[in-house]
Amino acid sequence: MTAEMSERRQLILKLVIQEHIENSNPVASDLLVRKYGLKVSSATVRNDLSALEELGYLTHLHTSAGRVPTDSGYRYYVENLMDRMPLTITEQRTIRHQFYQVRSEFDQWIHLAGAILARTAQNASVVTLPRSYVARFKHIELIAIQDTTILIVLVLNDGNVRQQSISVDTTFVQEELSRSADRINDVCADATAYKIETFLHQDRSKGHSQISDFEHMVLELAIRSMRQIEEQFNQDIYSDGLIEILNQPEFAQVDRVRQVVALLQDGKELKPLISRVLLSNGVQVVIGGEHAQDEMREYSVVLSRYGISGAVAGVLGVIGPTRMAYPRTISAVGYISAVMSDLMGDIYGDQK
Amino acid sequence: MTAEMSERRQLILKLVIQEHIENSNPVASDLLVRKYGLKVSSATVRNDLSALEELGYLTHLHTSAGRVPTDSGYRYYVENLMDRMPLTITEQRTIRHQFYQVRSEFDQWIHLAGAILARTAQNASVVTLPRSYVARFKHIELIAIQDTTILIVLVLNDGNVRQQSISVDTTFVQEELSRSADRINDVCADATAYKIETFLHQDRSKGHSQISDFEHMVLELAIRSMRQIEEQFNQDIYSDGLIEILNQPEFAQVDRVRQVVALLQDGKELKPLISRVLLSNGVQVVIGGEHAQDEMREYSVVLSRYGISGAVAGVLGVIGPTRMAYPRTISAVGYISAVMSDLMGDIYGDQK
DNA sequence: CATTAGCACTCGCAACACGAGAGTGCTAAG
DNA sequence: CTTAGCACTCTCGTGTTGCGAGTGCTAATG
Repeated sequence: MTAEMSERRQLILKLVIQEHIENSNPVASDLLVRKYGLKVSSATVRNDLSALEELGYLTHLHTSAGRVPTDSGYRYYVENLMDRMPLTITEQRTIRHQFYQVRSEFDQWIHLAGAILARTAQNASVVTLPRSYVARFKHIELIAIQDTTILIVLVLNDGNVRQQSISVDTTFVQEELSRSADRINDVCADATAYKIETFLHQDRSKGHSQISDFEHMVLELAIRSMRQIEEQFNQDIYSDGLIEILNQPEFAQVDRVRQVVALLQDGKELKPLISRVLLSNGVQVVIGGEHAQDEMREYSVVLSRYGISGAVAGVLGVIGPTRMAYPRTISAVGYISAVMSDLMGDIYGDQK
Repeated sequence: MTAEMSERRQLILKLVIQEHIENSNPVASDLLVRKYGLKVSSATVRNDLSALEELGYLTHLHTSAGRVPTDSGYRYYVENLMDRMPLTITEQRTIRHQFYQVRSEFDQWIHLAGAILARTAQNASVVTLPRSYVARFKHIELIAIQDTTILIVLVLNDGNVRQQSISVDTTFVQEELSRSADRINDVCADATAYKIETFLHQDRSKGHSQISDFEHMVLELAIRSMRQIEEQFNQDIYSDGLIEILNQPEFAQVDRVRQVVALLQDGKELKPLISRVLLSNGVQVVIGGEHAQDEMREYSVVLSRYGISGAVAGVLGVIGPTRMAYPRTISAVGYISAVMSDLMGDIYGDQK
């Protein structure tokens, strides 16, 4: 049992992992010697390999197959061995430029982030919309679409816009509606759902109402919307890069494909992760078996929070097979979350 | 060459196709006799089968394999043999109910339609947003988010809402912005992009401007948005049901899966179809080799327009392998497009 | 002349065997 | 500790074979 980590063993572990990440097949002792010009023989490497296996960092599928990293091997690599690998200046510039071009349409941001992440990391990406921790009323707009149909556009402080239509009995002209909207906007500026509710309650109990029955109803709907948004808090996951992840050799069997499609589609397994990352700083990496859910045991995720700390925030990141180019993926996730945070700072103001 | 269509041959063709749709394997002569209790022997059936093959409705992969329908076989089936198969009353009720529950949030409609279609037809679904043929200005809203950041919410007559933020040099207070919005709304009510442009042009050439420079700028942006929307006219395809389609045995090989993922993701091949369906009535069926694009030769689509004729319209439908349950799929597409049209009628008004 | 029984023929497919190649693990020597 | 040498193991591609499914043809039948 000579199971300590010498310099050379660290190097060998690193090489095995990098080689395996690149080519996805098990790596053999003599390939390491040949390809990386090690100054020792393949037999020595074999000894080290079996020591690394004893330490739990590598496995074998069977005798006479090369070594493959285990989850803890990857973990050790990510913590101790991996070289940082920042995106090239050109890549960084390209990414910033792409965001710059859509800087004003922020519903495009998450699509762009998803597309760039997927392309850069060659895996699937996940992005959630930026949300406030508590929804605050910003503005409401009432628009007459038809005689008895009204479109309500509700804008929240995190830039979230909800539209919904209602049918009413009496006909309203646009002018009336605009006056109603003005009154509501006055009363509710920056209020939380709870505050609006309290106001409605008090208003009703008083003899003379500050607002009309109609306005009352609109506010009820607004409260419901706000509550809904708070419930779904960062639970709507946008994902991209299915094609990229399918090109990974791990998905050569169809059942594996079905698995990952299901995973990305309902995102049930991702939600707890996302909630955790929302409360953390920096890029988070969860590798294969470290996941709490069985369905995720074959996948790694690299996630990061983005946004303005304490105010609005979302999560973005990459999901792929445990065999993933961690250095590059971590850099990509880190960089893009920084760019997104900057952009949001520009719009919402940096302080707060 | 005894290649006419007797009664019995029609029946046999119908049975072959239905059997093949159900079980996806080639169907043999004696299976037809046994399973469907034909009053003739399997040898007779074989004769008919080879006649049907001569007519181009069936093929063989090789001698000693059962028969498989060709594209024209499916076409003949759809035109002449197929039994209509309406959704059950229960299904219809369930679908209506689900739409009823989200009737006021119409950005949910297409998601719901996509999900229901995919589940009902066990294939992938495609849905486009309802759009006007020509975008008309309905309402604009200007909201101060930060000192120098303004959120513009543009509502068009088809219910399309676009939001975008801009940075300005001078600070505006909300009151000013609201007055600006009022002025713009007055001037531009129901105008097309072209009309607004003309107005801006005239206004600029006159000595005394009706609107401020700032309002001018906002309108320029609005025009750009409207033009963008017109360009993308029904070109944004929402799709669902990837899991459903992957369960079809046709997608047992991964390259086939990649193909269909690519197809659904960029939707390039679907756009010409959608444009055509927008101008048509009723449910349209395009089968395999009938497609103009090579990439679609292995797939069939069942599409229908929905919306209010002459005003706002979109397209929805199903895409799957040529071996598809046409009767049920056609009914589902027809029914759901009818439900969606009804809903839109309720909101936008039936006439016009 | 349509229908049918009978049978030869074709083709795919699963099972099996075989050999080559890759890579390890062990041993004994440097 | 390192290394050369070699036996051993396991996978994978290839070739073979046999079986079952289903057709296509022929000749007989009402």
